[in-house]
Amino acid sequence: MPDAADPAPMNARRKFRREGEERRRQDLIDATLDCVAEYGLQGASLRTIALRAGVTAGLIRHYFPGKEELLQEAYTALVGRMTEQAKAALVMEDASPRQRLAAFVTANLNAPIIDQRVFSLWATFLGRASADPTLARAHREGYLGFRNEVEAVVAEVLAAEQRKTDESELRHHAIAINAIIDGLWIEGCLAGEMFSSGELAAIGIKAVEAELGLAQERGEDQ
Amino acid sequence: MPDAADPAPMNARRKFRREGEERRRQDLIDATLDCVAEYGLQGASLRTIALRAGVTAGLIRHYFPGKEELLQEAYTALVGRMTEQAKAALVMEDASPRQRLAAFVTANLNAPIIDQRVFSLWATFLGRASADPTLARAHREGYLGFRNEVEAVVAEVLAAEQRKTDESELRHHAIAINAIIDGLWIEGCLAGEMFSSGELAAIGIKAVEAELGLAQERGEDQ
DNA sequence: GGCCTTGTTGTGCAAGTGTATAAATAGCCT
DNA sequence: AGGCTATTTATACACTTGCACAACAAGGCC
Repeated sequence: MPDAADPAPMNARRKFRREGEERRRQDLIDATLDCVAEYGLQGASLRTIALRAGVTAGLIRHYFPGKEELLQEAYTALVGRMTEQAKAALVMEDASPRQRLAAFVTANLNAPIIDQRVFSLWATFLGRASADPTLARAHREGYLGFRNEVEAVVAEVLAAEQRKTDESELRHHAIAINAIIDGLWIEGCLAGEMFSSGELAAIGIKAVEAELGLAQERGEDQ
Repeated sequence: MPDAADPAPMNARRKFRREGEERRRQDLIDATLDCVAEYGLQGASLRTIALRAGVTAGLIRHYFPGKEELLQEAYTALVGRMTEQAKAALVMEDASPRQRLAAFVTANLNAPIIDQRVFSLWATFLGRASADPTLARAHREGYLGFRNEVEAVVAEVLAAEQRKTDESELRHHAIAINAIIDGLWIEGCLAGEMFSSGELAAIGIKAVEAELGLAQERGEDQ
């Protein structure tokens, strides 16, 4: 066997394709989130991330000043996607405010928002928020955005019921409802198999309606 | 200046005291929690932990098989302290069930249970729970213990109000109330300065009583 | 086709990691 | 007081980490 004209030289430099900046940054951010979800912040090394993204480690420094900035951008992207998904459940034309609120709760307590991987990411990053102002700010913005959406729907619901409520009361309702959704979301993510399908959403809707003092709706087959 | 008879030889071996096993393990676990809270899992190296505990790194291996076991024991200890503190708020003699429930909510939504450091630890470890069965088990045990306590008080409250409730309904109440407390706890830990003193507890009590369908109690000065 | 820009690779480095193990000494027992 | 033992220190080691930088080649432009 003559080894002349070897088509795969041993010390061949790796082939690569040039990608657009936006695409590469997204890929790197996605790879970062994957690694953090699977191995935690400690296991998410630049080399692991690069491997996941299909590039070599050095390239990361071409798009991000350092690892910290990459992580911060990844978290910002995560928070953005989470709140975006949650809010998407609110855009329902021709539905009563109460129906929209119920749909909102249901959407937030089922897949894909109830998700172990996302919870893992959420918790991992939030654990560093008290030490990293950038993470803290990213979280707070997402949180307040979410709560404001809740407050808006609650206002609509109460208006439709012709109940007047002052600003402070409205804020309290929003805080409580936000807490109910968050708390149930955590339980669902951590121990989803403990609850039957739709159970969390049912608990959530009942709790939210009780908080707002809405009379129980009768089931259609009761 | 003659340097003869130096009382502090340059290459002196560090002085140390022998401590009881229990004491050393506790110190190491506490140091571990401190480091994780401050620097995260990545920043909590054996050397950092040892420094915090006032010993050298090698000693850790004398008490723990490896770093992983140390972290697991630290998390178990944390969960134990958290649930212990929370349950402590329930031991009130001569108080009505409803008062005990309110006191329970209040205790869980104020210092020392509302605490940034504890939250940071909770989130950091929980972020790894989906990948580490030992952490997951430690969490689940603490969570179920907590929820069972809630369920017991709820049963007492409803019994005192002479309301009969089946098992499933009781469980749902416990899940919802647990979610309310968890959700508000998180908000308080992450953004304590957004709420005035006692505000979270007030929101929590109202939400919990609404969930149970208890008539609003009139304020004493109203 | 050939050049030039720049996205991409590969290598190197100093610092830090967890673990293993030998050497030392603190403090109890007699 | 003096030895014994187990706690503690100190050092070594192989490995990983984030970062810096030089070499390279992909693909647009003329």
